[in-house]
Amino acid sequence: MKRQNLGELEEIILLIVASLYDNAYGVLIKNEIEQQCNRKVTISTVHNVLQRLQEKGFLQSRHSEPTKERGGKRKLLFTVTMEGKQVLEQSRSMRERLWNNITNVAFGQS
Amino acid sequence: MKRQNLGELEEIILLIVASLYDNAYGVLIKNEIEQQCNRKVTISTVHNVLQRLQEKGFLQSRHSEPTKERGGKRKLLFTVTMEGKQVLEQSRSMRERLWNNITNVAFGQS
DNA sequence: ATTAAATTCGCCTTTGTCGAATAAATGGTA
DNA sequence: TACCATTTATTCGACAAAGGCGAATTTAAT
Repeated sequence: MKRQNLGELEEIILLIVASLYDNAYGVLIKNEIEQQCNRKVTISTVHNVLQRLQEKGFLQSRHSEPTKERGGKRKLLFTVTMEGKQVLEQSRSMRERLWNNITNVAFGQS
Repeated sequence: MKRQNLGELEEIILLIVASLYDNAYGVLIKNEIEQQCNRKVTISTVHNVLQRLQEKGFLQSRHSEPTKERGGKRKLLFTVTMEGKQVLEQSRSMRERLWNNITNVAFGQS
């Protein structure tokens, strides 16, 4: 199997990177997921997905200049590519189409 | 890990079951996926996901009466449960929220 | 050298995927 | 009426991709 589908978490992270404009890096993304989606993830999970998204061509990355805070490694900053933007929009319009096919009575009980 | 998240394909199938009202069964669902989502899946993939969704409590199923067509096994008909409906709506509103955080400039090039 | 901030590594579970096997209903036929 | 071939559908077994975590590593500031 080739890497092909946009996974559930992949989509969320892609959307969050897009929303963070120029500051999308691991820790910040993790925090956003937890706040926006009410869902716990570890930092290594986030990085794992970021890397996969980059391999799929939906993200690019660059290193930041060292900040003047305490210390530590330079940040890896991510940006959504055009392909990434496209796949997000496709995914969005597909779901919209599916929702439009649903009438209220289509849900059962229990 | 417990089964908890709604996977990408799981969500699609849940939406399609909801849209098929009283006729949601394997083969029909497979056809809908291919037409609505422009995506190939085999019938066993569909059944696998249907079963998982049932284990998660998002679908219920019942057997149909034998039809008067040629022959063959009775259909397993699926319906979305209240829990299924809820998880779909949650997922939808979460994505809407994430999209609202994005401004057009948030996308890079390439 | 120590500490802080961040990313990478190795490993495991869940979700996605398929081909092949199995099951059940119908129609024909001996 | 008992069986068999055919049709329609679901189940099984195996593996790849995506989701997930804890621990190790890297790099920069003090």
